[in-house]
Amino acid sequence: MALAHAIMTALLEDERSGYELARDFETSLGFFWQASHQQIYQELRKLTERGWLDKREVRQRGRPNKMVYGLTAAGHAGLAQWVFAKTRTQAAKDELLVKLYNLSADNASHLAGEIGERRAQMMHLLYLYEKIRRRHYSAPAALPTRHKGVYLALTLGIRQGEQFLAWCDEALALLASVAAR
Amino acid sequence: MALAHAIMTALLEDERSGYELARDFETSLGFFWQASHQQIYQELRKLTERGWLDKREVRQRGRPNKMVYGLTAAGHAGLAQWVFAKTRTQAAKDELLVKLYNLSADNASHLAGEIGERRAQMMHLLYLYEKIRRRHYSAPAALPTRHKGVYLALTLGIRQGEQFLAWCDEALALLASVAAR
DNA sequence: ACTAACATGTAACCCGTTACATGATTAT
DNA sequence: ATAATCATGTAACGGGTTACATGTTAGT
Repeated sequence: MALAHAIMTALLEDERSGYELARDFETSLGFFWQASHQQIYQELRKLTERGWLDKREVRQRGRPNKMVYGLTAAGHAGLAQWVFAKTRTQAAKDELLVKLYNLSADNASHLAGEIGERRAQMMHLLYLYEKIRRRHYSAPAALPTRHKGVYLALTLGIRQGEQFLAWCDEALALLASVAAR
Repeated sequence: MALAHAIMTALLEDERSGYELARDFETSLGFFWQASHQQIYQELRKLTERGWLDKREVRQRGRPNKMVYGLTAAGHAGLAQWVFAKTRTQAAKDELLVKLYNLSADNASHLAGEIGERRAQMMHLLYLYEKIRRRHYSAPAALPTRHKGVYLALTLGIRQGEQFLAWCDEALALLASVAAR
């Protein structure tokens, strides 16, 4: 049931189309919750049927028309209530760590390659995080309450990301010493 | 396809029954990959049919007999090959962070409560990690290669966990300042 | 003509979760 | 008796992924 509420969260400030939501789920909120456009369109239909969203067509010039969705009063209420529901603890699953349990001289350089890739991806992500932090969250104490929550999420992302980079370096050093040449 | 390989990874050193595997997936390998007994029994059947595992019955006194599963040569080979396959990047999904995007004076103390719970869970997990590290990984340089991989996974778990604790404290401080009284 | 970005959907499949089910043995 | 631990399964459901599908407009 979390996808529905993630979508509504994304609609808290502006109304948006399915296409725009799909794009948002690749950044911003998407740092902490991902969804494909196939999921999103399905969920938008369900949420509209349930009366939590309403939609209207927006005519555009120079591109196809779009349907934009916004929260109804019922949607706002449902979202606010959801925050108070008990959160199921998140499962940390990572295939790469399972692979590390199979470390051998043979596969060490392959695993180092994969960790190197992850490291590069994380560098890119941290760059995006930092850009957002500098632009929108440079004075956290002055933020409106809701944005302080976003700031906290962002802070966790940055800290965990930096920690991950440091771990990658340690792992790469150890793997280099283990690899067959 | 990761569950199958996680199970085989758990069988690398000893053969085990479904029940024992289910228990293991609550600790050790289970720190990085979880599975319920329902999943495990299904997967054991499939893996046996595929010829990657074989099973034999072990008669026990004082408790029900059990079926123990072990890797076949084909299973070993399949597992070794899997390590070289490209790992799909892991999605970080956390409902609690999405909830933080909905922070308000009303829900701040509830969210603080949930973060406090997470903090306590992580403390417990770190305690388990540390116990294992002290017992089995106090001299990482002397470990056999495969265990060095396990050590790396454990190290990541510990570092991320400690980082998470620090973040919880920061978050709790901010939430306290926001909460309505 | 072709590519890229905009825009929206359906269908099949796989995997994980929840619920349901059964039965042995030991300890209280 | 009854609870706890050991031990093994089936079935239904729901959510996420992959594949399939279509159509517009702008730019090269």
